[in-house]
Amino acid sequence: MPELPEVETTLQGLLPHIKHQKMVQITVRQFNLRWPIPQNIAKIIKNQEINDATRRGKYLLLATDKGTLILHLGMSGRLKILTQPTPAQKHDHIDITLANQKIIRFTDPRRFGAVLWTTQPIDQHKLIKHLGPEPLNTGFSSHYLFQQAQKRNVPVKSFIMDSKIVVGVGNIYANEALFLAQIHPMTKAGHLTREQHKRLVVAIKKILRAAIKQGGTTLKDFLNSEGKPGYFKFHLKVYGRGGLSCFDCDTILEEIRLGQRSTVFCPACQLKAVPFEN
DNA sequence: AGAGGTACCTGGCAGC
DNA sequence: TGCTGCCAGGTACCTC
Repeated sequence: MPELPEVETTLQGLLPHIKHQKMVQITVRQFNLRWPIPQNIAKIIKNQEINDATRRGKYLLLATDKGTLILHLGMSGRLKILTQPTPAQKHDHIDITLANQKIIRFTDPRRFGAVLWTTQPIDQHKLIKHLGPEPLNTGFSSHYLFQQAQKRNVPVKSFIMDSKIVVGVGNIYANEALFLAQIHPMTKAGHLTREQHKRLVVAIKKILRAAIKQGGTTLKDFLNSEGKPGYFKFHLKVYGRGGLSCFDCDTILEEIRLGQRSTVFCPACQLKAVPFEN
C-alpha cells in the first residue's frame, strides 16, 4: 500500500484523535511482524501520553515522555481509528485504546509492517538516522540530487527509490515522476544533466503533493484512518498502464522489470540522457 | 563502496 | 473446482 502520500494521509487522519491522549489499554494479537513486536510493549506504553505524532519518511512516530513508538505500514498495513470496540478480524494485529475511548487499530495482512519502541533520541535510531531528506522540504533540491548522483551507475529509478538519497518515493510515484520529468527509468543516475535533475526534483514534489491532496492512491486496499480510499489512482499516467497508449503521444507504454519492480514508461517521451552531456 | 539479489508474509489472480 | 506459480504499494540485509 503505502508510499509517502498514503502515510501522510494516515497521519493527518489520526492526529486529531490521538494527540495528547493517554494510551490506556494495548492488545497485541500477533507479535510477528517484520520484526517481532517487543513482548512487553503493552506494559511499556500503558498510561503514556502521546505528545505528538509525526512522520519521517514512511515511519510514523508517536512521541511520549519516555520514548517513541515507531510504526511502519510496510506493503499492506493500515491504521484505523475506531470510535467503539469492534470484533477483531484476521489481520487486526494491535489495538491501542486511548483515554478518549477511541481505538487505534493496526491491520496488516502481509505483516511487512513494524511496531517498535525506542528510548533513543529518534534521529539517532538505527532505522531513522541514515534516511535522506524529506522530498517536500527545501533540503531536497536539484543541487543536492545532482551532488548525490555523481559517479552513481544505478538506474535513476532505483536511485530515487533509495531512502538514503530521498525518503518516501515508492514504486508508483517513482514511475509517475520519471514520466512527468521525461526521463527514461534506466538512465544511470550519474549521467543525468543538471537540467534533468531539476525537472526530476520538481516532478517528484509535484506528484507527491498532488497525491497527498487526493488522499493517496488506492490500487487495491489502501484505506485512510477513516476507512476511505485515496483518489490519486485516477491521475496515474503510466503506473499500471503497460501496453496501453501514452496519454501524451499515443506511443505504446513499455513495461520492464527493474530491481524486481514493475516499471512502466513511454519510450517516446522518456529519453535516456546522453552520458557526459553536462 | 556500490550494485544487485534475497528475505520477510498473505492474498488474489491467471493459467492449466 | 483446485492446484501451481507469479505478482503486489517496502526495505534491511546479505553477497559479490
